[in-house]
Amino acid sequence: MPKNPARKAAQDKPQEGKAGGAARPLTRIQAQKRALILDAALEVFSERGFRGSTVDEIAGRAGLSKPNLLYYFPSKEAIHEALLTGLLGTWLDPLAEIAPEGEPLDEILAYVDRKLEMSRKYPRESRLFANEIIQGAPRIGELLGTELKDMVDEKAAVIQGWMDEGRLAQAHPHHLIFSIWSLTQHYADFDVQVRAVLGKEDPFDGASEFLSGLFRRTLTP
Amino acid sequence: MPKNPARKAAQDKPQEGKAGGAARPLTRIQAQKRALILDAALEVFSERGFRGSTVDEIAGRAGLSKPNLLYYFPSKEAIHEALLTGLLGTWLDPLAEIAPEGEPLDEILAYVDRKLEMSRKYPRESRLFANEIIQGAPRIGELLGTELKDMVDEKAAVIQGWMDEGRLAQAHPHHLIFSIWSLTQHYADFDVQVRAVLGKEDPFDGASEFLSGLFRRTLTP
DNA sequence: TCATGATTTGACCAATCGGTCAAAGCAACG
DNA sequence: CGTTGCTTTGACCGATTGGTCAAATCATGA
Repeated sequence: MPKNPARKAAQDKPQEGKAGGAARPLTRIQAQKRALILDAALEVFSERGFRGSTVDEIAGRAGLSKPNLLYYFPSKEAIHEALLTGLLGTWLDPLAEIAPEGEPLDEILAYVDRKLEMSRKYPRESRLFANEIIQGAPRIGELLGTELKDMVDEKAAVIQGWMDEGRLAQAHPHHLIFSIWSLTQHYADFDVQVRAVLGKEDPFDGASEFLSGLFRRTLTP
Repeated sequence: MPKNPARKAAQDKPQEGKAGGAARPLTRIQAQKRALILDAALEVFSERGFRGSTVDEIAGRAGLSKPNLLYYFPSKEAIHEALLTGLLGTWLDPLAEIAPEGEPLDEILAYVDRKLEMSRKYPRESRLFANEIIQGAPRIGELLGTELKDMVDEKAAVIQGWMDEGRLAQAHPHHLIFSIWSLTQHYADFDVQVRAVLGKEDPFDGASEFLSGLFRRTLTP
């Protein structure tokens, strides 16, 4: 006799999923809490991976109860997805800033700087991304072959142009971009290893100088 | 009435944990099965992370039942530990091979080659290691400050010596070693990303040429 | 053939996890 | 001050997971 089938239209979650038109503008509290949750989730996901993280821990670190967290996001999966999709853009922005009309070497070195700075300031984001990619990119795999590839191809063409004009030394442009990613993100992703080896020395001090030297030598015609 | 407290000395697992003297030499079947399990576990751990992997899946991929797997290893944790500790040595071997009496540039370039070859041939091992480090090295953290740091410091001193003699261009030796790790392992750890961007082109073909060019330019005095 | 020890397994358990639900709290506005 | 809709929570559920156990199976040598 219990289990009233009538739903009374109550218990709606804020911001429904897909269709439904005009999704209400999201109150200040909702925006605040969602941001709070995303920050806590970034913390947890980046240091435990998706499957290693629990909703309880994310909720705890955000100062919320589990059901309360699930009032703002429909599932653990949804939080993860929100983080990742928001991230790819941020991740590509520094690359997009490379200006075809700039001085080639300066443009590249500035890009290296921006990426290194992101590793310093946003290591959690870097590790979240690394976790996803290492495990085969099950959730953003498609974007890699489209959004990411398009942007990389575009900038690789610019770089190739510079090389053809003799303004940069010849090198495989795609691998050059990989090398920038790899060298800069290494300081965020492998932070513990780097610090264990360096001891007290701050990794980023040496890194900045080392990387500009490396790329200057590699790319000066 | 059930629950016989007498253990009858049966149900012993092969190869007890710590003390106990003379741990029997491990039959051929045991060695075989343990190797089989470790291979399956490497497969699973490297693509799912520790907490994302299940004993059932490892057992399944090894063609065993779960209890049977747990007959050969006392726990999921133990399998993971066996893999990781066995790995650190393998990982450092190519670095140890750098010969102080060799020709500096050749020695470095050969090291880069060996590391790149390891990324090509043992991507699972690379990813297992990357997963552990990214998540803060909770299980091999101590080794990083001792075994790893010692070996790196030793080789960094050799490299610094070469630079002081003018046989290599000046560069921070520790960061140089990091750069080799980062650039080579990138092709294993971020394989999906690299392939998504490159399309059909084989990553390792271009990588080998690119990296030797990069380090030659960086290190030629 | 039989005994002995190594190997394998189905059934099971306790803990954890993602997610649900009804009811309770709370703020804002008329 | 009361109503309305947003927010929060304790209790709970089903599924999964790591691990155990007693019994069954298998291999081997005397």
